[in-house]
Amino acid sequence: MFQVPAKTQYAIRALAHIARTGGDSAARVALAQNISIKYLEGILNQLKLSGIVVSDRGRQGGYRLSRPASEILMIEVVAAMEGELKPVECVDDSSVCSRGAFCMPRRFWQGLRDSVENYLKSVTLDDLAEEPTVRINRINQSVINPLKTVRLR
Amino acid sequence: MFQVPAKTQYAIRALAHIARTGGDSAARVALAQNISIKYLEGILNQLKLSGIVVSDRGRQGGYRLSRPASEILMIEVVAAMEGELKPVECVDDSSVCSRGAFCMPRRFWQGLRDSVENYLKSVTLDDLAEEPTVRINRINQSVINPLKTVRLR
DNA sequence: CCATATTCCTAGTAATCCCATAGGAATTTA
DNA sequence: TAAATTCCTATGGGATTACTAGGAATATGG
Ligand code: FES
Ligand code: FES
Repeated sequence: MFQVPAKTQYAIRALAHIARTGGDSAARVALAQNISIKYLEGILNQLKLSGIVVSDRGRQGGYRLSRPASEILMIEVVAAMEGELKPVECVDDSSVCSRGAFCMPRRFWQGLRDSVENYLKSVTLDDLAEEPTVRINRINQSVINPLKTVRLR
Repeated sequence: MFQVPAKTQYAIRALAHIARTGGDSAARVALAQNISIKYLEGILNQLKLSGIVVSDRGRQGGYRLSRPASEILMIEVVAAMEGELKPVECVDDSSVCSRGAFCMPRRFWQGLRDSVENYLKSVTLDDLAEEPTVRINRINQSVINPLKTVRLR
């Protein structure tokens, strides 16, 4: 379960690169991140349609973030690539199952979805674009967001 | 992301049924849960090889839980069907990426895996086999386990 | 104005995975 | 001994995934 599609991994790596560099062309992102150029073009276009990046065509063109990286939640990125988080078909539709609204398996899946959703809402692109840090979690956020760390200096 | 395979859903529904009935044949589980009989046979066999259920062959045979439902964690069930939780290949192997041990995307995936893992460790088969309840989460467990509820009477 | 760099659009494709189906051998019990 | 059951292996169709290919549209530097 939870084998994340290459497409989504590429999207995230590409965005982290764009956030770090402040904007780049598909070709250069692909080269730096070791991703197929043509495939990545489609991915970046999808991210653009979802309003996560903006693009400039022609010479000197490329992709930039539409907003500060700290305002882009990872759940938006995932949603842009794969749509809503829906582990099972019935998760928001009690009419599917004979056990109806009180079906326990359905609650189980809802809980799983909520876990994932909360995590993805707790991380921003900014977190991913950071330079390497030593991993010392702040106490209050260690459970919800394991990426909050203390910078080395 | 996180589209859970039908196989895993079937396994969980089947186990919930077996837990409630105290044991049943593949054919009867399949009928009750609206699952293809032959397909379910293979699934139950897999659960047996993982030590989650035990089986009796021949007439009056069928499948029973190997332990009390309260001791069977949902993560065991998922692992039995799909193996280890590994959202991306590099999640436990820092040699993959050029950024090495400090790769931020990798930390991101580790955090995701931990979220899912903690959730799946917090729910037992017993929770799923319960009769329908009104959903009033206990304060202390509401985040980690949304399935803990107060029974109606 | 034109060569070049870029995004954007559409189509195809090989490989893989998923969900099931089929047939029957082995085993147990009424 | 017949029926009910698990257990084993093989196969296939459909969907999805991860690319590949070709080129049209657009912008810019020289
Ligand atoms: S509503 Fe999905 S299993 Fe009951
Ligand atoms: S280790 Fe997987 S993206 Fe860096």
